[in-house]
Amino acid sequence: KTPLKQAATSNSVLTEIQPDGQPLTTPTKPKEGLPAEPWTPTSNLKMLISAASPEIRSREQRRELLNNPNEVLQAKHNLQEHLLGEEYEKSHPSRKEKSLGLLCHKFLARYPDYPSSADNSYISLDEVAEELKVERRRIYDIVNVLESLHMVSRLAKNRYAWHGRHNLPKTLQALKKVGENNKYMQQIQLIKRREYEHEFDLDGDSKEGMPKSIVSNKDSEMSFVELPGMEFRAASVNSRKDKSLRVMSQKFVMLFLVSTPQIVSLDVAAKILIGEEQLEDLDKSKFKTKIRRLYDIANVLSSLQLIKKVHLTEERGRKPAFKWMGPDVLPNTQDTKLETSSTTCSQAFSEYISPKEQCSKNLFPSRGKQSFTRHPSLIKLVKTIENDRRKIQSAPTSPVKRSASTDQNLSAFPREMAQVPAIAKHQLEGQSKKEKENKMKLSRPALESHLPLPEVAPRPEPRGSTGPCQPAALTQTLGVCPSGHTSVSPVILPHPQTGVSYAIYLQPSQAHAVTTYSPSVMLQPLPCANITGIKSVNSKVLNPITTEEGDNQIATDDPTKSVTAKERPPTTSETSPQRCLKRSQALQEISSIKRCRRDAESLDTHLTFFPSGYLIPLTQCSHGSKASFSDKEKAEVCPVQHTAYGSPITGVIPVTGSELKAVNIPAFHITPLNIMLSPTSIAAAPVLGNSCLNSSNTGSAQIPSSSVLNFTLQHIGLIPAGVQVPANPFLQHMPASSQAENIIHSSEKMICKHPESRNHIYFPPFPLNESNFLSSLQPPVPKEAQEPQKVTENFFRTPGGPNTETPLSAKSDGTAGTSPGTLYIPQRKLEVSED
DNA sequence: TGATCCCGCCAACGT
DNA sequence: ACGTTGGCGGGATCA
Repeated sequence: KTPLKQAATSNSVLTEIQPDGQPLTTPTKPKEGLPAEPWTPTSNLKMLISAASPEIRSREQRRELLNNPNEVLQAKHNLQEHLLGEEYEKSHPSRKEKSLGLLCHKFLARYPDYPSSADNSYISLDEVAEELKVERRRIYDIVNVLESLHMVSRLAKNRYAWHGRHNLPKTLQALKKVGENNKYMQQIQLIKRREYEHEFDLDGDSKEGMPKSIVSNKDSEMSFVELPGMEFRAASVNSRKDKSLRVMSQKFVMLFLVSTPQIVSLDVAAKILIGEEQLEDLDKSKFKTKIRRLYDIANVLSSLQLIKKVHLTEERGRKPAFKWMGPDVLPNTQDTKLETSSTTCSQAFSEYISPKEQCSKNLFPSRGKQSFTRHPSLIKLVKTIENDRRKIQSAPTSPVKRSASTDQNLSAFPREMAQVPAIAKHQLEGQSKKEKENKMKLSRPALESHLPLPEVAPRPEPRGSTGPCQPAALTQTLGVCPSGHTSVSPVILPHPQTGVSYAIYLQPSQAHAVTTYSPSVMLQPLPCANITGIKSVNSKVLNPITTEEGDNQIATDDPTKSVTAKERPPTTSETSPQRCLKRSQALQEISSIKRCRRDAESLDTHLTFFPSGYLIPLTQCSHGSKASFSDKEKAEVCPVQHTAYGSPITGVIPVTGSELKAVNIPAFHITPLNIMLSPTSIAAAPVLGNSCLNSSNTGSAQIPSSSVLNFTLQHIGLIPAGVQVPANPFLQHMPASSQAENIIHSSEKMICKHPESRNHIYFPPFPLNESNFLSSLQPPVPKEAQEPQKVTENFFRTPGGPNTETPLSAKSDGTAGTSPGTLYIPQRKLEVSED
């Protein structure tokens, strides 16, 4: 079969049954000579050029291109070069040229990342397929995952609306929440553990019953999780829900957002997605298929620069995996720095799905996991509504297609890129320009000087650079005590190393609650990221010395890092010290803790952590009322909409919010998605936004005040009125996001990108004052630059111990002295390497 | 080899 | 009945 294809590609007429007998490159319906296809100049050229060593050449070219941060102009410039390179490449229609990834790039290039509400970009599958010269089928693959991210939405048959990345933040937030609710983190852990066990003891996992129970729970949840909330919409579109690429895509993304080192290996993802990887009844073929799908998804996500391929090197060998490169998903805003445009767009977006969304939400209590999920009739109803809307919307716009394409020319970069011949993906990846471009649009004054670096935008960078800082993963620490998971009252655990203590809330009813979804929700309310981030901050603050050491060590440990740092803009160096929580430090203090934490996590999924000083008894949470929640909701939305004015607490709220939701209103109809996209909230946003703005501005010019915090908390019902919560690093930081627009935007971005805290929020040094606050905003080293090419993460390393030290390793005795009931993760060396 | 993943058959849908 | 979507997995490529 394939051979035939190739023949076709090679332009030979032998091709299959091409009715038309057209000398097409693709069996599809393309026609050559299409003016729109500069990058596929091709078949002819290919033919002409036989080929020497096209591949090599092309690659080299690619490299070059990659290296230099291509600018729009450059891209254009390159175009020509490419044509040549193209020719070469064409000679050998490498499979890569047809890769989904490349295709996706082309696809994305046609639309602006952040389309203004003005340009109504519509996507016509036919059109696109034709222009890109691919079968429609392929387009579906792309569109499907884009849909999962709400970057596009289906308007009607053959017709999609392009939303760009405007919704990304919200979507990601939603996904993260769902992911948390699904306890993906634990699941991942569990799977890993199992794999590990397998590695060593052939007899398999029967060891302790411990895992079993957890497993079962998870599984049960898993099976229902398929439609966390967002899927709803998608699912309704076509009932092939379950296995839908869309759903898979979302889940996949969730895994990243939830997992601590934001790295997910394919096999783990596949297992989780399959749901029941319970007994090793891993259907080989099923698994395989899943993996295949994941590749498809991964390709698209990679094109979106949300993830990037890496390899995990374990004892077992290399495992394909992907690392999250997208924006860190904070409970609140972030990334959506496009105030106005974003707002408008999001509104449009909400307009588009919200009705249905909301409707469905109301009809089906978000979680709807069990039984009733969505009754057909209801779905119908919802659908109807949606359809009506569609009709209304699509009708008038339909003819616009052309305009859209035309418009493309207008819109700077992206389009241009589109013109670029099939270039190496990598090069295209440089598309971060788009991001940059956008940034530019958003007047971002203040930090401009600092921000020149595009780090803001998730983007691949100079390959060669090695990250100075440790992978976020290592930084993560958490003082947790696995013991007594059933206690009801919070336990404050002093963190020996950092001196920071944590309050752990153990939910009483946990045990049985596991099965019930609502309770589970609160189990992992706090995203690791936050926790980590907090911790890091604290440690930094409290033990500046340690930090410094860390720095030094880092420098020492990783010469490359220092080098990289130099390469980086000056600004970087300044911040580097505080910014980087060193590996060494992390390793030591963390390892043990981490291990502990893991155990705790997997063991007792009901642990909730709060930084000390910010204890929130569950009981109090429980009095959150629907009303209050809605407020909260608004609050949450606010920041998103108005990037600039997030309420300081936003960061916190979401967490608590979910808890509240979970605790008080099990069947609460507000699902994560709802929260973020619901029209109501959005509508309210503006208003709230103002208030937020006022409060933050008023409260403290630049620095968030605890009063604001308190206010919010009270408002939300987290704390009773009158009670004052002292400002603490965590909260205090959050406000940062609500700083002056520009500053904030930049800072947030930076924060998000902070290499060390990639997976967490980057908290500026504790004693926050205006001056240091600002300094803390300094742009972190470009993510890429910092990211080590090869990182060895010893997740389970014991304090100070070398990789070899394996106290907990099950290797030796299978059980590794783990007490029954304790879920342990064997130590193992993980190496993350880029491709 | 194993990792990737293109390709396109064909079923589930929509109209 | 036909066109649109999109599971699925064989088997070619790539590394």
